[in-house]
Amino acid sequence: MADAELLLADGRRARIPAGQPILAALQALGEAPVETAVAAAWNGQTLDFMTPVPSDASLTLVPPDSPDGLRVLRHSAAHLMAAAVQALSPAAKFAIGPAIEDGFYYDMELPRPLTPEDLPIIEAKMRELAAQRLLYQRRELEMSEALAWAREHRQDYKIEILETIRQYGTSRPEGRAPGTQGVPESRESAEHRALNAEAEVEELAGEVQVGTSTVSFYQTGTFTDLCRGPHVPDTSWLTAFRLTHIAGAYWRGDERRPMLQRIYGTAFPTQEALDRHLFNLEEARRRDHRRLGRELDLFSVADEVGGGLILWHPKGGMIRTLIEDFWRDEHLANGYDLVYTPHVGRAKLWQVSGHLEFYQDLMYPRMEGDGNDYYVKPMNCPFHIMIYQSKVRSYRDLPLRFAELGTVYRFERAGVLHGLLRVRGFTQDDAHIFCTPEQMDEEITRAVRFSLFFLRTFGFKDYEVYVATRPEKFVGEPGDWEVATEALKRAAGRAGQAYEVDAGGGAFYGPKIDIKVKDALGRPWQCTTVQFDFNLPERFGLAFVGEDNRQHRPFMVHRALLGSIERFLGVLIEHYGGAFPAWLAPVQARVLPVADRHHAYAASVVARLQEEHLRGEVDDRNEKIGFKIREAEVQKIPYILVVGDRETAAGTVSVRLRGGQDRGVMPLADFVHTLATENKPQAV
RNA sequence: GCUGGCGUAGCUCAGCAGGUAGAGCAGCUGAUUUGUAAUCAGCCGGUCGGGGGUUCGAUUCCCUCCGCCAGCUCCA
Repeated sequence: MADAELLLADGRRARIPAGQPILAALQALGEAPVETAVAAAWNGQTLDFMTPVPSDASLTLVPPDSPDGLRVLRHSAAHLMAAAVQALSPAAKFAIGPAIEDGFYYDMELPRPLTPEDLPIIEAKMRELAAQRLLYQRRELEMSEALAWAREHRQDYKIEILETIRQYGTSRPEGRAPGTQGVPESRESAEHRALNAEAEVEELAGEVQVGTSTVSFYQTGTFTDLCRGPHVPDTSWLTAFRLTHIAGAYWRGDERRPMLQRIYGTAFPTQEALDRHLFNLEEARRRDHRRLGRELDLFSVADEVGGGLILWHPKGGMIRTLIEDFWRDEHLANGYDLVYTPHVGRAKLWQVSGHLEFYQDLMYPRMEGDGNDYYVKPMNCPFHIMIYQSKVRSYRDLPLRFAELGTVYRFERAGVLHGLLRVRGFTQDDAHIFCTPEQMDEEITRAVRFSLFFLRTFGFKDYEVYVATRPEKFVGEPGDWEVATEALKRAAGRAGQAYEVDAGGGAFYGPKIDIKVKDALGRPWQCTTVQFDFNLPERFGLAFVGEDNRQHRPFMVHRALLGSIERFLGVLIEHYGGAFPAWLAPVQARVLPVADRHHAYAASVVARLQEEHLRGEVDDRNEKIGFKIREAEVQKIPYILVVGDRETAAGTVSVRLRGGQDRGVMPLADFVHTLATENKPQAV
């Protein structure tokens, strides 16, 4: 047999004989695979180390900390966990257990519900099994044998998976449901779909090749699982793992099917990497906007008011005001008209818009008065359309850009509410652009650029941009879709952004571009969405009079840049960890008098700040200076001004920055100047 | 909405075999007049999420509702 070529981790190339396991070949070369690689790659395929070296192949190594390497580790860890669960609970029925971003999970049906106390027990069993160096032994079975195995072991879910593979080849058919129009408050829906589909492909695929009917199994000790692989050679390769939490999950993500128990865990190549990850999780908890919202007295939610309905406290209200003032200024400077619309509208409006037909589940229930039915608005668009329709529009009027910080209400299911990030009442920084087909291209480009300008100003440097294209069910002309989709792609390109195409991920009424920002911890959050709408102009019969004196249908674009102000603030709180830059800090400077006799001077310092429209306050409590400093630090106030005898006498302040840096003593006027300079939005 | 977990003072929690509740922080009062991340003392504060049941007796056991949390589903 012909040799294969292997590219080693250090860049050297080696010839290895075909036929023997890849691992053996590596060991013969004196390589230490655990540290440098966990699998091999050939032709874009990841191969187990136990796979025989293919002849005439050119192999590379898959490092343990690469995306593919981590997948191998985590998928193997998922099997190890399942093996541990099976050892502890032999009646367990296993569903799927894929590697996911940051870890893995396994869904299973167990005789009794798991509790958090079970996790350390399962983890201990995993360590015990890992120490036994159990092999991950692969074998191929005919479909009929595989089914016989699954039936014999009463693995009902595996039976179903095998049946699916037999029927469809690998994955389940994937469909998208139509809905209605408007600016969504959406978050990662495409991602979830993709994740689920991917997870299932990963697990389902006993890798049925066209024209064959075998599926692969992996056996680890006494645990056998239908699985495509690849895996590490044996359990001793898994050194750093941790089970993190448990949750319910519907079988195949279908709420009509049984709820399984899901155990989440994660695995890393090294203990240090695992520790770092766990530390990051801890950091994320420290930055949780719900926690910071209470600690910094920004907002609250009250049972008496209702879930998902936010009460903004003075400090949170201050931040919000600053954001909204900035937003309004910039919109006026960028050719938008500000409009205001009501919170409720008559049923007829929502019939015409189609919301009552497609969106009613998410609307607050009907209100009745004066013989008419009214609904609280879940979207602003119908109102903006009514403004458009308040008179005859000429091509000379276009483009029209109606912008509103419009508060909408959506009756989200109770279980989805989450702090500020998923609420029932929220304020969209909404705008609707009505333009001619010729203007559309430039309008989209402007909107995308405008959005990036906002995001940068609020400190976000990294984005993910998605262009979502026409789904199977759609309204409008395919030609219009084509033109609009191209405009979106061009706009992304012109803004200097790399983007991904979410094929078929558009709304039924038009294609869209979504921008997600990445926060300080690299987590993505959907904010901006720019969507074409080929539905509402039709439903409302929108028109403008063209140069030819004939009626034409305008293009309509929905766009929200920050998304929802509530969500954006939630993201912002976590992004800054509550330590807002000076221009956004609700309190920019806290003045700390050393003793009672300095109170008058401290008050005069605050008064001076207020004259300059800067935000200061005095801590005149009867406490020692160390205590007051600690409190100001905990409140994450950017500037701490200590004033004692010396400062009072000289008209100065002793400036301490948030975090402890000492700026020394300076004349009050100098400090005012410094802070005033900083008190402006600045793009990063 | 579904599965699981959890609801004890404003916050963080203890109270782990049923005998009507404790701590720290916060708040209030007093002493102290303080120089860069917690001064000391006293006091106030809870019908133990709501309702029902078992029991001589329930924060503790059971049922039910409400809310929160982790996920799932959803998020046009």
